[in-house]
Amino acid sequence: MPELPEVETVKNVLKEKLLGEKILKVVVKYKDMIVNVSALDFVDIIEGKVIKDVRRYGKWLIFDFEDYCLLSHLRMEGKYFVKNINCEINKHEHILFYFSEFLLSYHDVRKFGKMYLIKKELLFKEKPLSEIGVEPFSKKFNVDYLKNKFSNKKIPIKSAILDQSIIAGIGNIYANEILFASKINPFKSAKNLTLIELEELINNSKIILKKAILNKGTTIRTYTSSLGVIGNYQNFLLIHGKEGEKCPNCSGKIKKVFINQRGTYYCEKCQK
DNA sequence: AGTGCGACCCGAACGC
DNA sequence: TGCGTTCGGGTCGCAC
Repeated sequence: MPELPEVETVKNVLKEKLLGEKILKVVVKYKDMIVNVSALDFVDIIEGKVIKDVRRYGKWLIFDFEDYCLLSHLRMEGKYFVKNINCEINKHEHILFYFSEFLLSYHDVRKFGKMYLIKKELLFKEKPLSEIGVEPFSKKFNVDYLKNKFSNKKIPIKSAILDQSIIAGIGNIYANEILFASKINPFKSAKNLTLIELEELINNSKIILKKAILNKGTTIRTYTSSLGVIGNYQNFLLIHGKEGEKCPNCSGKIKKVFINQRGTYYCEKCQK
């Protein structure tokens, strides 16, 4: 699922469901999913703890306990499901959290997702969150910030806005959409963007991500969505996944190329 | 220090 | 129908 709007949606539903609930039992079926502690410690630390809050930072989900934070990254296909305790578990469900009345299961076909357990006071001082840049809705996400961050970046702007250490939460779909809305060529070197272009980039990021959140994110490629929430923003995509179709702006043909092995959709005429 | 590319995984879609 | 190949909403680690 996961870029900022999809993770925000998952966070909202999880928060509603989990706030104040106690985790009675944890089962780890795929140990490599947990990065910074052993599966044994993971289970030991979490069992018996109450969920105090559920938050999002960039594409990271944060489950707050009294003393620790559980960080969860969905990567490409991670999903959460709330199920009955006696429900059958399939082979793609890798971590199970049992509550008194229900089961929260982490499902990930490609096993790309990662979890960390971090002491609360170190949340933003340790990896992974110590490496993450500003949130697009933060006041810190401004022209000066980007100008500074991009000053030594010769890489294509498409790659630069996917760099999580610069901006938190933008992924491939929204990168394509934001650059199209901003009329910026995805190949243009990040350091060469004009002030006007940086301003456009910032404004369109906020507009597009906000609208995507209102629509509960984008659901493509996968049929089952996290927690049964079907996003609707795929109906508003203007450029992503539209190779060969007409540009909604100039009616030219939409091109698909690869930049750093990621599918990149753009209109040559509108994005010079 | 910045950059590019393979690796991590798996299933669906596609091509022959 | 069957088999091999390619692709993907993400990030890390390694080599230059």
